[in-house]
Amino acid sequence: MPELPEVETVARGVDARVRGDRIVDVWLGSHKQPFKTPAVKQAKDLEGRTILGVARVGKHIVMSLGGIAQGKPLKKDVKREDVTAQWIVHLGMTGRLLVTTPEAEIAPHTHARLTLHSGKEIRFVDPRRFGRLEFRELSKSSGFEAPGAEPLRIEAEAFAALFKGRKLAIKAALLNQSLLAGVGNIYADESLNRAGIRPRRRAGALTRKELEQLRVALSEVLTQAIKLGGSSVSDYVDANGVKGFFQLEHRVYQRTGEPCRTCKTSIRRIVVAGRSTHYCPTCQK
DNA sequence: CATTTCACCTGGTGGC
DNA sequence: TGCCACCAGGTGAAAT
Repeated sequence: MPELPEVETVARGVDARVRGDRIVDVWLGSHKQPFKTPAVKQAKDLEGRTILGVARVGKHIVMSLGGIAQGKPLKKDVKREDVTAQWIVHLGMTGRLLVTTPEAEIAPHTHARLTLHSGKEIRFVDPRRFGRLEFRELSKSSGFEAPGAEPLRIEAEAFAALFKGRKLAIKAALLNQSLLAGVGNIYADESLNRAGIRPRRRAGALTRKELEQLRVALSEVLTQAIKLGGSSVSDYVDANGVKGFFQLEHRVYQRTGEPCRTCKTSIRRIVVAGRSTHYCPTCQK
């Protein structure tokens, strides 16, 4: 499901519903994947902690946790020093992070259930198990940081520098999370289309003007997608189980053979970096 | 080091 | 209906 706009939507939705609540009971499944640390240890680490906030970093959802506490859950105002641990959720291809009532039916492929003091549950569901669940104690490791730059914050010069001298296809470069954090297959294709750039162009051969068009197009398409709750291509839903609407705005992604919305040329599908890639041969040079 | 390929999983779709 | 090939929002290890 999940690229930057979808992950942002999920993180905001979870944050709105569980911030200040406390984890009182944890059930984790028995598969090796998606647990980066053994499930039994992870469950023990999570129990009793207050949820101080939930935010997106790249394609990761980072839940900030306080120390183990008894009594009433509390506080909406969080100080950085209150955060002693993090629970990091990556949704992979098919992961869902849902906030539900305890009575809600348990979906197949549910791998984690966190029962909260309020009675709500946080559930992680992931059929393909490409997702990852990781617990980090901040006394033992540093806080989670994405290796790549945030596409919505990076400025023109830094953006251009990312691609300088690179021989790989611009599409492959956009997908590289250590350059830009959060861009996936949908928004790579959509931003290249809006910037008028063919996906197979060598990243290092793009002009400064083209790179700036790309940066702006990417920023706009991500911003618009967040506003519409992300793209629901097959089964993506937000923390409340609600689909997004940005798939209605797609100009090329999964529109092979359909007419370009600008020039009517048939949208073409190729494979770049091992991924389906869609573009308009007329509008993109 | 930069780049490419492939394995990791399950489920849906469409052809025969 | 069954079987099979192919495809899917991602990534990290191994190969080149």
